[in-house]
Amino acid sequence: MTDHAKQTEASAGEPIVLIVDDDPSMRRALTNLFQSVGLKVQAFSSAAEIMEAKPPAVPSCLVLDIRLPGSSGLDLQADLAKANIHTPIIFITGHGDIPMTVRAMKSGAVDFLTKPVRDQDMLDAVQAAIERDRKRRDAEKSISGVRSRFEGLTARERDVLALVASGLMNKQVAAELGLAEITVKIYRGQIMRKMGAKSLADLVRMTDALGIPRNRGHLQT
Amino acid sequence: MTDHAKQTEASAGEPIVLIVDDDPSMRRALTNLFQSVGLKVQAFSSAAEIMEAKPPAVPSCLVLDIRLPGSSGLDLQADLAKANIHTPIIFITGHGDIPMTVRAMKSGAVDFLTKPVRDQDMLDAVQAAIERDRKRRDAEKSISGVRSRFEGLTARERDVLALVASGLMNKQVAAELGLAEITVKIYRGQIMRKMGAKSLADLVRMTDALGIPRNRGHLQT
DNA sequence: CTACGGCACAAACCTACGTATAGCTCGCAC
DNA sequence: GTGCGAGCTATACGTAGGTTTGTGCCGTAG
Repeated sequence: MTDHAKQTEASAGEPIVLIVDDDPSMRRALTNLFQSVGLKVQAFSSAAEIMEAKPPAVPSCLVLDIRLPGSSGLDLQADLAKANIHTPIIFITGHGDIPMTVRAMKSGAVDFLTKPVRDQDMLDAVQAAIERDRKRRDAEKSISGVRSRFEGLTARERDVLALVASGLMNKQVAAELGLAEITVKIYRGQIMRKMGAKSLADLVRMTDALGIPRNRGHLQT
Repeated sequence: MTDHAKQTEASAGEPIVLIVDDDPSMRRALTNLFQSVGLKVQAFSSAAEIMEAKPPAVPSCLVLDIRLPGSSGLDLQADLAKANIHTPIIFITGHGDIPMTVRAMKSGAVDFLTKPVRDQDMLDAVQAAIERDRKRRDAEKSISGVRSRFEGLTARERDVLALVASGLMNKQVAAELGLAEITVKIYRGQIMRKMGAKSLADLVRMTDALGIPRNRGHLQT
């Protein structure tokens, strides 16, 4: 098996590190550091610049100076969150303070390093961040297929799905929706086919992954 | 309905704030602050002292000076984690640094406040921490019943449960375990009774909550 | 020894599930 | 209008799920 095959089967190859720093010498130093361990790098000099770029399609992380021209690193973090971009962020700072650190960590930063940054610390942080992003992407991918199949269901099929996944019997679903039992059975079969579920257990897990509310069926104490 | 009834129905009443600080005046000030908003308080002067006390049975949080006699606050945090005590921790510090902050937050601290601490900041942090603990306790409680019922299953019943929850048909389970189909059916019925599951959907969710590995049945892309 | 619980199976029986075939109405697009 | 898909139902048939009753083996606790 080739390296390429191994990568696509996991979660798309060639991780990339995105750097945002207004100091050219810092950008160069970081770029060299990451390239020395075989990581791809893309460097930006401002928050605005990276917001215009399209989000990467491979596992990646952001290395971000907290003090940036214009908006601060924390603002960029908030903007990315609002844009639904969840690339893990590693902050570096020359003279940050504790409240700033707390805010960044609470907002999901993976690390917060102080200058001068030890090379090994940075590489460890990037390693962890990319691994986290890879996991997030894998999870995202595994439900995106389910979600798109769910979109392909008709309104009635979704009604039936919700009740069936709640653990109701066909006849109960029928009563709930004012249908004949046979109708429910037929929809149920269509649902299984459209969703690609090979068993009821599959279907239940899909609905849970999609966050579909349950009408009945609880885990009681 | 009485207040008491309302509390027990949610997740046990009267939250409590645990304070660990070697400075008596600080303990007094924090105690007064929390009591002024109607919170129960218990104060300790050292890490060793609180480790001997039994963990509280109500939603609670820890307010912890990072510099303590003997072990540091971070050590106490690690010890509590090792002892499987997940009470949320709020650190306060007079002269902490950023690496210390990062380490504490990475280990799950909910906040990290610098002296002098603004009363409102402290109250907000405690409020959030207690809310988090309440949620954790609710989640814990909801699976503890399931877990104890699972303990009551025989070895064979657990084998069958794992395969049934994977979505296998009775005959497939039987083949997998080298049993007759009728035997699987009987175990299956016993499992449903013992686990208190009213439907297969229930059972699937219970096994997922318990983290029981699946032999077959995946959400494919 | 005896009692008990876990494990395993069988016959009989009933209910629930699932599909195929066929037919109906309604609304919408061409 | 004609065709199409969604929605709904019916008859019929086969398979899967589930319980009851009864049998037997084994190991262990009393």
